[in-house]
Amino acid sequence: MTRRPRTSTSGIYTVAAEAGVSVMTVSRAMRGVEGVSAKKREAILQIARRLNYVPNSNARALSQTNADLIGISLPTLVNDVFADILDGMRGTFERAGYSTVIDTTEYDEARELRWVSRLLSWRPAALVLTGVHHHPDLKPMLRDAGIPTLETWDFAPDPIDICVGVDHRAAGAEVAAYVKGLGYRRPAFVGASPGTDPRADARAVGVGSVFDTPLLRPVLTHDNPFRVGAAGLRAALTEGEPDVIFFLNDLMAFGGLTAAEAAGRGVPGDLGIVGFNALGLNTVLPVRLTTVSTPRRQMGVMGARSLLARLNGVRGARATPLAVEVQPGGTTRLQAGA
Amino acid sequence: MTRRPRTSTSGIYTVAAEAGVSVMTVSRAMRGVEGVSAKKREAILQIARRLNYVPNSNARALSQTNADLIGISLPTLVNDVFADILDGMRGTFERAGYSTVIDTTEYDEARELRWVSRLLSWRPAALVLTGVHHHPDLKPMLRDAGIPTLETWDFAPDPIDICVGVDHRAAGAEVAAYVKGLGYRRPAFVGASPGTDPRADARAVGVGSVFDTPLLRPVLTHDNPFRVGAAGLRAALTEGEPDVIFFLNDLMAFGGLTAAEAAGRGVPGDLGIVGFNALGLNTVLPVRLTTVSTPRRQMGVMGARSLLARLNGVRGARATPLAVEVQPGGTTRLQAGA
DNA sequence: CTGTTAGCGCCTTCAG
DNA sequence: CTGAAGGCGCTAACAG
Repeated sequence: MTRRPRTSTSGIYTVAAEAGVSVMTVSRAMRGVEGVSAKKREAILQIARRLNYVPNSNARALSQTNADLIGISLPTLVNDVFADILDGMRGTFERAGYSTVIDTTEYDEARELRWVSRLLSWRPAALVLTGVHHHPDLKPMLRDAGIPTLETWDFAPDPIDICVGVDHRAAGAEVAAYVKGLGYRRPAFVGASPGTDPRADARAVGVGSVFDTPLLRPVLTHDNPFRVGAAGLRAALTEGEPDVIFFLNDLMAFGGLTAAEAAGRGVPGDLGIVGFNALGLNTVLPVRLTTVSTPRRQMGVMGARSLLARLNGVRGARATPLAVEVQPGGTTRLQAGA
Repeated sequence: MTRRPRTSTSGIYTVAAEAGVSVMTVSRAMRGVEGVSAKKREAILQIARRLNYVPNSNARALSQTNADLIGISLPTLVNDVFADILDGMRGTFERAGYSTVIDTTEYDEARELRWVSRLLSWRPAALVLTGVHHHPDLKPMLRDAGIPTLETWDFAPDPIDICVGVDHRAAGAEVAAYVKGLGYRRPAFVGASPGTDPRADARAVGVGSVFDTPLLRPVLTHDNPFRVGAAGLRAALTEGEPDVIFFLNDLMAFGGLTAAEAAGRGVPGDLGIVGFNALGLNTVLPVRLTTVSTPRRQMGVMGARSLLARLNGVRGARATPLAVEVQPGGTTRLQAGA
């Protein structure tokens, strides 16, 4: 009774029959495992090709009880930062024989949780998450599943499992100190409404910690980074009297720059403008933005390597902080009072 | 003999035992399928939660002989265009109960082929490809696998299966005609070296078809779009005497614009600059780029719907062309001779 | 509404 | 170096 018996469609069995060997020999040949004579292996491979044999990864994963698969969760793809990190990561994973599956959270913890939950049903070998702030149910879920997990971009000394990232609070403080040294005194921060992006919040805290005047941080609504920057600058100038504005990234800073010029504010004299991430845009601007370069690709590669090591049972540092570098530009004064 | 017998880890069996029902009842309850009393279903769901039961999708896919999975192949993620298309698409697929898996080809046909081949081993329900130019082995492979396939972004009247996209040759001709009407006569095209991006090539052909002077098209190397634009403009001015330059997208056009200003060329008087895609950048520029808006999100949604319909056995139009719209800006003259 | 049975395609284990 | 057998976890097909 029941379903159609093992017919021609049956993958490995067809190949085995055609080659006059057992399925195991085919299995070994296909995987390139030892235990098959070179001659037989060649013959089998050729038959498989002729028959358009496509192995069934579901069956494989089922019999192995886990798949050669790594899930990667990113906040969004509309952002060069994550594309860079991803780029460094995927190559490394794939060269190690893993497939990767990507999802975006859109900065929503609940969404991330749901995705992880669904992904776990595929029995992945490991997981990569962005940031160190997650839904409270996530950690227990991962613990239970016993899956190696890498957290990137953000840094925390006590990650779920391992972590390779940048300390955004410290990075914010670092640029802020540089800018304060230039004589600026009244800071504002533009980018991502408070509470939506943990990295933005951390950086804002870092910036604020350096100045005596409280940090001005307008609430924003737009989604396009250029417009967020422009609208954010206008809002900041309306709500207060900042003499320097820190933007979440260079695209927003550029949007802010155009708005400052339109508003007749002198940059960097009246108003300093500071970006973040040292994006490609900055390389063509007639006046370079003062910004902070972040080791995104390196982060991807290092993170991937740490995770692979962990997968192979090697135990390294749990948390690796990466350094950033302030890139002075023409949108802040060259020296104090100048 | 052989492996550990069905132990506690055994998923559905544990839940069934705990609930005092058969595995089928658990299976039905978990899937929300009819045939379980509300009371039992509730009890089962609760036990499953308590036991941290995570279904095994591999087993499910194996028993169903195909997975609720749709593969999406994009050239790159470092480009808002594909992020937009993706955005429209993923939501639609997920709401229909499908998971999506993304890969990038980096404009390499062989790489796309390899990915498709690997993906097929997971027995996906459908596939989405970017463009209509693929490795010659791809079509037979898909044919053999019998998998519904959507081609997007680009348009062709005879797709592999179904197609929703923009005719880039026609789009190029459309802007070119507009610009020619403004009095420009000697065109250049900047973006993607010939032979790397089929859409770029098609658009260049479209542009060239409108003018009497042959199209100048420098070969480029940079990867950052802003720098490609700047370097491309300089190369074009070195290699010839264009009076209007069509860029592959707005980011490149902006890079070109800054280079034109640096080179002392008057825009739009001496030189017209034309972008493509109407990206967010354009909304903050003091002088808006002349560009072409493309229905990217709509394309994603429509494409996804067509594919879902096909998956449900509905047979619609095989190929759907989408219109683009020229957006006049300040980087081309307002009217002929002005 | 509920349970029994067999098999999805592959791989581990054990025997030659 | 090769083969036979059973199980990975789940669900379709059939009974009750």
